[in-house]
Amino acid sequence: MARPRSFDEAEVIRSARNQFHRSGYAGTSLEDLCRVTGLGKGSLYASFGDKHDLFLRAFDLYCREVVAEARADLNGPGPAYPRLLDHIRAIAKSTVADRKRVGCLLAKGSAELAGTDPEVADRALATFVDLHGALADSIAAAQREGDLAPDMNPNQVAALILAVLRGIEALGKAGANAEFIHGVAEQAIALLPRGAAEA
Amino acid sequence: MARPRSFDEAEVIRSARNQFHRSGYAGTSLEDLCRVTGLGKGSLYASFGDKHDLFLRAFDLYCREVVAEARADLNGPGPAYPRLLDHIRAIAKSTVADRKRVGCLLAKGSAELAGTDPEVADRALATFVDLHGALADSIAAAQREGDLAPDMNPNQVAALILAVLRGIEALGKAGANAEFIHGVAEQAIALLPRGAAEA
DNA sequence: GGAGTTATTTACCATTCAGTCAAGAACTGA
DNA sequence: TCAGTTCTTGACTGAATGGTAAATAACTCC
Repeated sequence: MARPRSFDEAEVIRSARNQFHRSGYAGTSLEDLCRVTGLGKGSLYASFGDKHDLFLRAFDLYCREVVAEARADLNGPGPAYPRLLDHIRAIAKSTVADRKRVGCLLAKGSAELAGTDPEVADRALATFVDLHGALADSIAAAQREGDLAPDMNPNQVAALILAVLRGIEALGKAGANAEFIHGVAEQAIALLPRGAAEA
Repeated sequence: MARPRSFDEAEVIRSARNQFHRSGYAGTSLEDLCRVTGLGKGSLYASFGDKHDLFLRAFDLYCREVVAEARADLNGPGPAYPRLLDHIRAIAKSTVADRKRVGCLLAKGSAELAGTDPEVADRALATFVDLHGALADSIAAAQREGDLAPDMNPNQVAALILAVLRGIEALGKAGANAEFIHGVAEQAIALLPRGAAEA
């Protein structure tokens, strides 16, 4: 009955997310967003609201993807312990591979805005809670399977590993070299007390 | 021979640093800087160069202070091991105490700018190298004193602890609660293998 | 081929931005 | 007192900012 949209909404959000990811919130102008999305200001406003609304959509998309990736890494089929190790190493590897130092939008967005923007802060915190849950599930499974010491509190160990992973991200963004980053990952793995089934 | 300055240079840098700390680089305008420093634009430009130059000065000041604090915590007189523990707990405590979620300018600045601004990236990396050195010295001392297991590589353990500390900072900025943050610190401490002299 | 509805374009607005400049104020040494 | 020097002030610039609105284009149903 009416003129159809000429763009794919998900793709626009994705383009906007990439731009925010590169330049941050304050560092991204509406013109930047128009350029990367191919939309005019009018369409952008009619479809997504203002810059802040669009950022929240993009940030939310990123957070959901990060959690989904972590869950896929950690909570899939098979033994939990090697999955956990692979996940830790994968984070280190992708941090090292990020030569342009784009880093993680979750880290960048919450560094820039969490102090002043409650919506961003809430979303970031919820994402960390989800990531923590995925890690805790993985650790509890590894304990049941005898690969990790059963006397540890899985929630506390998950919190520690989450902190290590966020630290890897922060150090990588500052330019720490590959050896250093991989060393952090391996040292964290080495210090996790093994269980009865250890090789 | 000439009109004297009406301001204290160090204090201006400190005010500017606080403003950048609150609002980030792109989020801070020259008018903001004039307001918090009390200087007019002309004076600001004549004395410190442009906004970017002033940011670098402020960032540099912050980095030097952070390293000096860490060195004071870690490398002072007395046994190294309890100093190390106190330092880790102090970081957790100050993160929890930061209710306004200002966080760390080193983290905020490098998240915002390290990907696009080589000067900021270099300064951030150098700061992390210094922090790592302070931690490695502390760990090596604790090993010599018999409080930490002598078979660990102090550089790798220092890298891990640095990552944990940066992770604490990142999680704190997103609003993780006190229990969670302190739990990370205590779990990290608990997993550090003790040496022959352990109680 | 309208009528009705939604999307897009484009010109536009007030405001704010980083940065400049000229005029004058404050000080010292002579 | 005044010449010389440095510092401060505040008005100014052109560009860019986020956001709006009116005109127009594209589509479907009747």
